[in-house]
Amino acid sequence: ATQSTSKKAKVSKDLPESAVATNGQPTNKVLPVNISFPPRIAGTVRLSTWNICSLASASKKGFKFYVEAEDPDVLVLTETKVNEVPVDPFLTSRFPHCTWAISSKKTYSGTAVLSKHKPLSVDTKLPGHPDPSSVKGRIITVEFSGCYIVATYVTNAGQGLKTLKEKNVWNEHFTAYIQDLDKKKPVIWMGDLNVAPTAIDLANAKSNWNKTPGYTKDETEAFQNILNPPASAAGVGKFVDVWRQNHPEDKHYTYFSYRFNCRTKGLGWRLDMFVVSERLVEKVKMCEIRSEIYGASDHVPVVMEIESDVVTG
Amino acid sequence: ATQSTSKKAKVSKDLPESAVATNGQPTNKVLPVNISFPPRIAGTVRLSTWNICSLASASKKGFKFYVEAEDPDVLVLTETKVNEVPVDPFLTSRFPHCTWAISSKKTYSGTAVLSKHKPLSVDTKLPGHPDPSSVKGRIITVEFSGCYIVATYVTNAGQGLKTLKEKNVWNEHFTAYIQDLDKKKPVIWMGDLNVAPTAIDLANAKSNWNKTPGYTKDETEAFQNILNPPASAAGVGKFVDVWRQNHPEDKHYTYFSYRFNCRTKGLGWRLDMFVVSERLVEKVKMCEIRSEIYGASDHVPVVMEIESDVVTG
DNA sequence: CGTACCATG
DNA sequence: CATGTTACG
Repeated sequence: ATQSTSKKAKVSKDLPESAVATNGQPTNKVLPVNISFPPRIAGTVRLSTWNICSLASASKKGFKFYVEAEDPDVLVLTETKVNEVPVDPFLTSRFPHCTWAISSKKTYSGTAVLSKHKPLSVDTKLPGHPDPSSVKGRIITVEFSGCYIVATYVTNAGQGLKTLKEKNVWNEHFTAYIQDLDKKKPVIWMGDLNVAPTAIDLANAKSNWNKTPGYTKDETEAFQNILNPPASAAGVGKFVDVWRQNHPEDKHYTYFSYRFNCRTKGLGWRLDMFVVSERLVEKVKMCEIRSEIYGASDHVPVVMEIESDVVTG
Repeated sequence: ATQSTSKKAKVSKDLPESAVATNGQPTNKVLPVNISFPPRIAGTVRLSTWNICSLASASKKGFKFYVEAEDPDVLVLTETKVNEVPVDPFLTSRFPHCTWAISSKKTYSGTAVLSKHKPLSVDTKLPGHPDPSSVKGRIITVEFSGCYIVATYVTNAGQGLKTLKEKNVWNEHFTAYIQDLDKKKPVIWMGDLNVAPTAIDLANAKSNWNKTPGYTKDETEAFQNILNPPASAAGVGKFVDVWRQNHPEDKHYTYFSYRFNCRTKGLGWRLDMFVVSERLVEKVKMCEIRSEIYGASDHVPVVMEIESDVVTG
């Protein structure tokens, strides 16, 4: 029986108490230390994307155990909420090539691309967007010899859809941007895309349709227009939602709201994805949702393995 | 080992876990259930004042165990932080005559007088004050046949003494007010007076002098002017700081900041007091600081017993 | 440090 | 519900 009513969680940075004390079941609050995944398929690089809902918070809840176990070649983090480039040697030694996009609002948004391989170029802007400051911290493009990786933390449409118009502006310019890149090199778009593409990508499609941010007509149509551009858009490449193509009927989600016990009830959304230029699809060897990694964040990571030459040339 | 990193303290409203589990030592976090005090002296009423630093919070940490053990006839609460009159039957059944002064700022300040005896009149204003809204929630005057009880939660002078001028305005009008009342009936001024009257009323007098709110020249002089009005103030009655008169050299405090482990280090302030019209002093039978009641708040209660007829006529 | 709030998701 | 502000003491 504790004698304290303090609100501070007493979780060690290195060894979360409940991760050590785990009985083998996921705690849903802190990641266990003993995670393991199959080794990567020969000849591939492994990419992972994870919305971590504050790096500071996730770090206290087992963030590093996932990273160690997954050991991705490229790790995209969204909603980092960092205000400056972190100096954590755990990250910098593992990923020599780090790019942190940081919002102008304090502890808000934030995207990172952490890579073992050196990119040819890095960019954190969205060309043509009328309000660059609103884009800050939401997009990073890294160029490799065989592809562009575009990492995004896409705007949330907001309570009462009050920022849906702003999101539509993002979608308009982002669509043009990714289509433009695709004309130069194949593109891997990954991150928190903040849209459930179709009814099977969220638990309560009917009740949320056109009401809840992430599943409105505007957002889903914008997404479909990237996958399958309208006939009017001549010469524009198609894209593929990799996990969905590999798992046509599965209902696995990447996000469970902390509210209403959504995780326990299975009320989730698939918002975190890999969307790749159609001509890359044949090179994808694996794509999975890491459902067991719930606890350090309200999102779980998604991982994809693709032939090495796409990244390393 | 807990599996949760939730910040919500899991303390039952009725039986705080650590209060039940106590080993006999004060927990400094939650009050034990088994508190007891000597019965009141025959022929007296018992008055208690307690800054509870949010009634909602204190209620989760054993507030009622103190009230039950002390069983005061009049209980003054300061810094209640309530936004509306509480409907708690524990309070209303014990104290049929409740007055709640509530601030205009949400969950800020707040004073209450809870009484077993019916007052002849009740007032929550400070006459003549130029900014009545800043006074809201800081003062209650209840009239009994033999006295006025004035309960106050006096303004804090603020970090960097930024609200000292405002406090001086309060002190100017409050002094005139209490002196005026004293001409009609003797006065019991009680509450969080938010001043350490002299060097022995705080742990680090030297380092705090004229820097820290509560121990500046302006505040201490204003307080002394109430105890002993200057010769120029003809016909104005004197007042007595009861606890200090009864304990001329004791260093007991009523407030220990939550910061810097002040309670453990004994770094406290005596800010909560009974100050009575000089002609009432002979009727005071007891006045004590309840040092053992640390935990539900960063202040402890102060209690005084006075001949019943002062209140009940 | 602890109790509140508000914004965001 | 959880992560961050901010104000206040």
